[in-house]
Amino acid sequence: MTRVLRDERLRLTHQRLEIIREMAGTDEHPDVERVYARVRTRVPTISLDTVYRTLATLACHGLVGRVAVTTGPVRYDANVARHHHFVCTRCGSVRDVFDPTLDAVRAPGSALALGVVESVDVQLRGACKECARRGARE
Amino acid sequence: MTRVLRDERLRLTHQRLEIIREMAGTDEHPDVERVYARVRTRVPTISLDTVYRTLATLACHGLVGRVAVTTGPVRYDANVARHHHFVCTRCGSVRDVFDPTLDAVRAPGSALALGVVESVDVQLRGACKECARRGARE
DNA sequence: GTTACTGCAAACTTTTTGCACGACA
DNA sequence: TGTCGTGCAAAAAGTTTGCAGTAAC
Repeated sequence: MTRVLRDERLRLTHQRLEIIREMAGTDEHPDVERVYARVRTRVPTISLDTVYRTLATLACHGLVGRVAVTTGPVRYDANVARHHHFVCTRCGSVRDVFDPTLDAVRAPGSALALGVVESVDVQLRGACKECARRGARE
Repeated sequence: MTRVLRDERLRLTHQRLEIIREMAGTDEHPDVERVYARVRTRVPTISLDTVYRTLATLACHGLVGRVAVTTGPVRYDANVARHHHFVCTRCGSVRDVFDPTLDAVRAPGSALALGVVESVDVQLRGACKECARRGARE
């Protein structure tokens, strides 16, 4: 992990390593504020803009992904391998979906008229387990 | 069109009708600021927050859609029928994609573990015609 | 005549930026 | 030691909200 950072000529600062550790240890898709809150328990002096800048830097070097699945704050994704997303339209939670069938979806020929397609992402929208249960109870 | 508004018990104000006309006349996916700029040429006294509120109201009643395909400002989509999107990762433009093959994509069984899937949206990401041409020239 | 909508202003949230100090290589 | 990264503060976007007046029904 630190090797990758070195290869990208990024300095291994205390703050940076803790942000990376935080991202690597979650399968949520946290926004900056959430990462900040979590990292702060271990590095109380860290500032919010360091988290903003660090995540932007990591995304720029392809070490984390930015996901645009909901309105509101930008969310980051520790997983940069090919995958899809399940988005809860009630609470806004986002979960990774790994599925070869979805990976097999190809851009249709008609898309050629629009431009060059480089990736295909499938978004499943609906109600997550908790929200579905809560909805049924009412 | 006005019938739909009446059915939803929304008042047919001058500003509202012009915002709707603007949305109906474009296949872009404009953000609030852009709609404001365009409508203002016809209704110079309209305010930005009226556009914010009106688009939120229309989205709430299902007359327009909100698309979460890029980071940054929220974009609205005049088309509420089933369709997919092509997103240019260079300039951020968004275009509609209509394709029965993509419509046929179903949520995989593994998604059942996450919750109830209500819709499946496919996002094609890449470079639009103009950006691809510009990129090739360099 | 009611009620909902608009415009204005101010507040709030999210994100970016300038600068000086401190830490990594 | 030189440069990059951090923290602080202020500013810039983007969005929401309270209120009084206006327009639609």
